[in-house]
Amino acid sequence: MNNMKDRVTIYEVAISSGVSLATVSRVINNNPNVTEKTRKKVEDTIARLGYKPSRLAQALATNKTTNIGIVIPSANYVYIANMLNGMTDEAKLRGYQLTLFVTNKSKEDALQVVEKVITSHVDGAIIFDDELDNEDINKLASYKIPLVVINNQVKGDKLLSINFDYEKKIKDVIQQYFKKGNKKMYFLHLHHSGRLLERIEKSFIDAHIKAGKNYGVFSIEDSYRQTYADFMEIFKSTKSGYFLAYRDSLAAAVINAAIDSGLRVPQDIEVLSIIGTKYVSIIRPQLSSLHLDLKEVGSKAVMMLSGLLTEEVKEKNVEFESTFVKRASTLF
Amino acid sequence: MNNMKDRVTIYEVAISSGVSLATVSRVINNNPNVTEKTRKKVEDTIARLGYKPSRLAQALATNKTTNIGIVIPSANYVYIANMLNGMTDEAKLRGYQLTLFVTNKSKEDALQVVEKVITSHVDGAIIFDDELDNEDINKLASYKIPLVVINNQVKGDKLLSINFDYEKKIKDVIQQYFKKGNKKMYFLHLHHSGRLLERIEKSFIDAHIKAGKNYGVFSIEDSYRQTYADFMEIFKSTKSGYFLAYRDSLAAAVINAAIDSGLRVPQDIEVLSIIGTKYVSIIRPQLSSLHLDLKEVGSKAVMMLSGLLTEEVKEKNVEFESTFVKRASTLF
DNA sequence: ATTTATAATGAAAGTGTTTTCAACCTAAGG
DNA sequence: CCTTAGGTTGAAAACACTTTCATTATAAAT
Repeated sequence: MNNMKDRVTIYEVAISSGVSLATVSRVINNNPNVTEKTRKKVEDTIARLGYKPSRLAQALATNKTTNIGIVIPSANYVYIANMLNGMTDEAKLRGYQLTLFVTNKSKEDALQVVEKVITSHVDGAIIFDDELDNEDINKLASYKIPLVVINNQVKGDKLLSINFDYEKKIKDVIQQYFKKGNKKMYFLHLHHSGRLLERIEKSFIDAHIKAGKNYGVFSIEDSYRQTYADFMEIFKSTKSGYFLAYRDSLAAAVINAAIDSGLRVPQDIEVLSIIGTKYVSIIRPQLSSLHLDLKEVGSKAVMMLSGLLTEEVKEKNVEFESTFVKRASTLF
Repeated sequence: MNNMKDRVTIYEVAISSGVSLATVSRVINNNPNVTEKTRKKVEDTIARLGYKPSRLAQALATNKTTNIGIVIPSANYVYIANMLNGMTDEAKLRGYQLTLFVTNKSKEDALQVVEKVITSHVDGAIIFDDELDNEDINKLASYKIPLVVINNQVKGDKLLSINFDYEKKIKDVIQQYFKKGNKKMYFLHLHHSGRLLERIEKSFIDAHIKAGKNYGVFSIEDSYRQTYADFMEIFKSTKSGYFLAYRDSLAAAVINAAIDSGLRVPQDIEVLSIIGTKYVSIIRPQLSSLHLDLKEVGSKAVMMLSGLLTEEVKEKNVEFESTFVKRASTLF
């Protein structure tokens, strides 16, 4: 491989086409103040030398990197992958690159991430992570980093936010159920689940207290295998109930354990998945769930951030409505 | 919010602590040639001013960004999410950031991605994408971008590679099946699936030809819903068979369609998922699959690239062995 | 042909670091 | 007390661009 390219710089292009750096820069950036003739000349030598501007140097000079930071707890969740998918599409459309910052659900990592985001010179960041609290997010804001925050109840004047209506919707679903159903409801509490789930849980409990109903909470691990094992145990004594699970995989664990324990779904055991992904229809019986187009959320987040970066903010806070989709794992 | 921070530069730190830029730089970079006394002095004013070095400027000066590019077809697949997960962990450990480049399974986008990777000044890149061909990858290599290429049969002296043994393993599985089973085997061919799947398909066909056996190929869309619909149709006439599907979701579509058509799995219909993810055990009957620890692959890729960047290459090509895991969707 | 307005161009400074090389200082050795 | 070697420091160039402002070229108007 002898055609190794040493990076060609703007300087060489300038020399080789007999113009100044400034002119080459203008050509690269489509500045109209260049004659057709010299533009052609410069473009020719750019093509000939295979010159590509260094985004690094451009970034340093303009203080814009066209990079946006994405803060997430992990790349491993399906719903986050869905959101990332929307983000990458929209980012490509608008000429941004995404760089990933994961907190691994650890406060220590989260603090590190904050530092990294600050020193990374991203043009802005999208935060979908409960691990960052008010202080962390305001620290980012204080470094003038434009921010879109998803589902994290922070206050702050500068930042845009996207929220889901899960809390409200869960309340609705429960109240509807009270009218028709009569099973005792159980909430699946996850260790280290983050504040979103906690708010949903609170909403669940409130709805029951308000209606004077009895409820239960099971505290489980965020693991299909473990939850399946737990429920094989639970279903030895509990023979009926309506279970609210955060993720499809956990809901599936409950369903599979119920069936393997000889219980019927949904006649004996009803299960609702709160964050429904495409797996809701693969699991049998198919999972009733709250549906939210997370890909849409991802692209919306990038759109909003992009607006913030170009000073065309249209909406400061948007709420995404989830819809309850009844499938086969619940009666109503 | 009045505590807005204007970025403080190394220059201000130098002035404020009465030393030169060079000395401050030395302190930042833990260069030993600094007296304890002046180091302390500088560190104090760094803390006082809240100075954080600009990674951009550092990158320009050192020609190192600590960014590595990840080229993937999409962030939306579970097995890619798994791999990303391994990458983010390992990258964090080694102080790299990941920036995402997605090709969306489009040749046009792939060419754009190549350009972007070149101009992005990543320290290196990991490519897990069939859309990039020999030419694309060698173009990247010619720009002296250190590369780790996963499952893409490119040749090239400079690049490290990781490969899976799917082709061989599929052949094994088929040959084993010939000994005990007697169903006709079908391969699920995906439109626009990439070269990895094509190689697997070839391996499937070769095994049959070699054994003088009859086989079938169904061409399907990469969509659970569509595949389910297709197979509801297919199972009107086909009442038996062994089906090899690329992904869990497609295997699940076959299984669900079979069951909904009144066929028994695995007695009538057997299904093997080639890329098994965690969903293999959620689907009922549980999916037999080839297992590969994709998170491990992801971290290995980062390790290898990191080695390449620090001139400590240990292995140039590594092959990951998948293991056939028999679950309930096949008889053997 | 001369002036004037305007468009095109270039010189140079700025972006925030690292790094080389020369200068300086200090302590050890004679 | 002087020399020397070695460790500390700083000045300045380098990294690859953009941008401002002054200058020059061009076209239009007189």
